[in-house]
Amino acid sequence: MLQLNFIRDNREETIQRLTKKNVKNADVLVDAILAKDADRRRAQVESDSLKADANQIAGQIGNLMKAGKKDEAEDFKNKSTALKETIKNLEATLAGFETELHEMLVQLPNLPHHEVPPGRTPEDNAVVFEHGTVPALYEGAVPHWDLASKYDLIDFELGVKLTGAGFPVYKGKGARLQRALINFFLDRATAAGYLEVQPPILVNKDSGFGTGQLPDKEGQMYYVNEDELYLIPTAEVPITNIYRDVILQAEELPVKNCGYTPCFRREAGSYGKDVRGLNRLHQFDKVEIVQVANPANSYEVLEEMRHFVAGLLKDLDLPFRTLLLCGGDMSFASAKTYDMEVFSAAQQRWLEVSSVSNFESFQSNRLKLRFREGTGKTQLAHTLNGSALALPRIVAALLENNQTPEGIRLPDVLHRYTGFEWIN
RNA sequence: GGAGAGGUGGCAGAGUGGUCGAAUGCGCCGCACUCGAAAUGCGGUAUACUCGCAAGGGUAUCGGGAGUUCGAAUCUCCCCCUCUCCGCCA
Repeated sequence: MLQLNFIRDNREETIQRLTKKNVKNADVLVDAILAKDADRRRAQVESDSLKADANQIAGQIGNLMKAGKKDEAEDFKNKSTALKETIKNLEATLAGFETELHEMLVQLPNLPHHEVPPGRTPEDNAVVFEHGTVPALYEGAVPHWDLASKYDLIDFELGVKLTGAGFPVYKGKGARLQRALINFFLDRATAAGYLEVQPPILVNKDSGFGTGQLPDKEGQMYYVNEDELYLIPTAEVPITNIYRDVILQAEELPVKNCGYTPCFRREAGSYGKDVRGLNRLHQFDKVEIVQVANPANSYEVLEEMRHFVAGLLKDLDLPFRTLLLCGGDMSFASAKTYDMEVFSAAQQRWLEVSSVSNFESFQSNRLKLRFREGTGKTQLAHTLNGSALALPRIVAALLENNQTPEGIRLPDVLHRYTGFEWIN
């Protein structure tokens, strides 16, 4: 959620930057918010001053009662009763303004950082880094879904029987590889100074709102009606919400947390070749890194996180590229996002495996996540997160890129985690 | 799931209808005393919105929400959470 003060003081800039993020009629939206804000403040000033009167009268009644002057108190009571009616109406109006203002404000996406390139589609994203070479596969090379069944690593049909499409069953070396990757990612994150946490994978509405999934992504999350809980689409939600309604000391920043969780996404509306095999699942595993940073250096933190993720991909010997997302392709809450894509040799396409973002104060404004320097005034912290990494497409690329006629050879860093070098 | 007790400021803890945003203690910050420290004394020490150039005002908040009342931390209702006992259970 954008800060109202900022919009108030920077109307032109807000409109211009929203437009860069592909918001249509940004000027109309912003002006409607400013008008509603003015309404709200007018109503509040009026309401506050009437309440002050009412409080004063109530105090006088108290004094008169104590002094035994019951008759005089009666007069004041009548006065107060009349005032109360006015206040009640005014408060209803004020509450209406506040609700409307909040609803409008919550619809606005975050403003893009000035380095974010303009554009509306993935074609407009800027490639800022490339690493590795695409392996030349042998004649009989096949996509990962064929390898998965050839070596009995993943059973997609069995998942359909148990749950439905998009819920695969990992078996044998396939299951072991999952566990190996999770441990490898967590060990690396811990070594980089992230505190490992194991959060709940169901969250309440407040948490969903805090990180921006609600109301924006309402229909994309699984919902447990009986208990009014959401299955998390990413560990970002519970981990970041640890710091909801928290005031940190500046010395505590940056806070670095990491965690493994399964992630659940309804992916309503997805179709076609994108969803084949491991490319898009309803349930998948991911290790997430989260930082709460001082606004003064949050962009250095973003670079640090991006390089950390790149290091993982290098260690896995996967060819990848880093994209700086354009305004139109960025997520709702982000100010600047790097996507990491690995090249899947058998599918001949890039697969997104990580997204690293700085949300600036967009989430912390909703979360009421603040920090204080010394005894000074509180200010909103910046939040950042990144996948480090999401498993399915990593597995897809590992299987496809490393396939040989003799089997699949796993990268060296994984051997101590898997206990085997070859899948054959 | 059932029964009971409870949820007050950074912490502990008082407050059961009226100048209570809230005693007191601890902690923390500042000042004084001191060569320095301790001890002591004095002052300060929540968050948000809002008015104001500022100084300084106003409003709201005692787990959350709704209500009764001229007036609610205090009374009523609903919800959440914690503890104790019973039941059930991976």
